[in-house]
Amino acid sequence: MAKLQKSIDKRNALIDATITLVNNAGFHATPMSKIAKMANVSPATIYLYFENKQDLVNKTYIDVKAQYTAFAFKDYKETMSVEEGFEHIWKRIADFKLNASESAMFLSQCDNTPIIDEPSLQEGIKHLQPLLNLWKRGKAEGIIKPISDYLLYAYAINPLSFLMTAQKRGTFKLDEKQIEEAYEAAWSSIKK
Amino acid sequence: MAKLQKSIDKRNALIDATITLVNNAGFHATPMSKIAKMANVSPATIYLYFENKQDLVNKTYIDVKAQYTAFAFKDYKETMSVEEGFEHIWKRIADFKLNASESAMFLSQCDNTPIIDEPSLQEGIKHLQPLLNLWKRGKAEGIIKPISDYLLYAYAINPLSFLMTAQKRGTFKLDEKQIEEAYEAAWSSIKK
DNA sequence: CAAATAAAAGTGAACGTTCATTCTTTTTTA
DNA sequence: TAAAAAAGAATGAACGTTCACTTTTATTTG
Repeated sequence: MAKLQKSIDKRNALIDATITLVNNAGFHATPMSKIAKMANVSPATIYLYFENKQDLVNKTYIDVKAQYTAFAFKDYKETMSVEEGFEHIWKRIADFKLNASESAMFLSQCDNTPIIDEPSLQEGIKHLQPLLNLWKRGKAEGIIKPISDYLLYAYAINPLSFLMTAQKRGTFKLDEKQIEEAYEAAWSSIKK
Repeated sequence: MAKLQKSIDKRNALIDATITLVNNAGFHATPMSKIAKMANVSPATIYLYFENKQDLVNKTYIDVKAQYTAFAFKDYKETMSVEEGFEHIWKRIADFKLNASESAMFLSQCDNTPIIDEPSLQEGIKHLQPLLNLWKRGKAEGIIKPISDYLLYAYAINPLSFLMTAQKRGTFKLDEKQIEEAYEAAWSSIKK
């Protein structure tokens, strides 16, 4: 009785193709046949790895989101001070959004459209916990404004998505100095 | 004579239906037949008002964007002080995003996906000029940080889109007090 | 250890459906 | 009553998915 030995490479190729093509044309304008072609695979093969098109995009979303948060919290230690921890996480997120921009664009598209189903969106949110914990500590220490986590996220983190999109469109380029300015703006909007 | 015989009501009904259905399912998952049905019109009639599906969504985008900026700058006067003018515009935008949320969600979807073609996106940007002028004045007077307009927009305005999306998803509700907190965060991120 | 066999993975073509758009006919308007 | 507007049915292309089959990989047997 042979153990399932489907190649992880093929799955990854399918996920990568999905990200690229969905970024360029949107989910519903991306046919399975094109995804298959870009991944060097037969259309039928996709159905060995995923239930259907919706499942493919859900799984892609969850995969990318996990990569994103793993990157964001790498080397972060709960022993860091609030300010130090925030700067660390913020700069990792900035790095991800501005350099892994294919992934970041895909997430942005998913978060602003109805292509991902609700359970998968929920699944993707879980991973942000360390940041919420940091903010809780910051509020307790009187360093961070005692306001809703949604507000903190909207001002401290979300602007990076906008900047990433603008940069991706080619309308402007974020340099080192501007990243510092952005960090400064982020911190001053949430610090007490 | 001939041109203006077509009813503006029907055009509006089509645009409204497009907004609602695209919000719920995304552009490519919204058939013309459904748009027609919701607007109480035959599918063929759509083609009397718009060239094709792409044209319909482009025109809808431009229409909604114009409504949005008209709302945002209503009662704003260039004679207002920088701080007063900013607060006025910011609160009008907040009002629009949180109350005309069908329109705002539609814009957010368009700004984060490839459904609108580039010329129509450019067309939509034009209308923001009064805000850029205000910021220019603010920088000259040393009241606003001397940073790129993209950064100012990212921190002062864009967070409202995130909050609108979260509210629309039903995960939380922005009340009066939180709007004040949000304004406070917006202003402190851009003031010098 | 081969040869034989079984199971899994992979494929290309085909199916049924859906959709944007057009064509033909009817209704409205001036 | 003629021209414009609207309708509904028709059309052809495209798509997601499945099916019947082949190739590859693993397991058993002599």
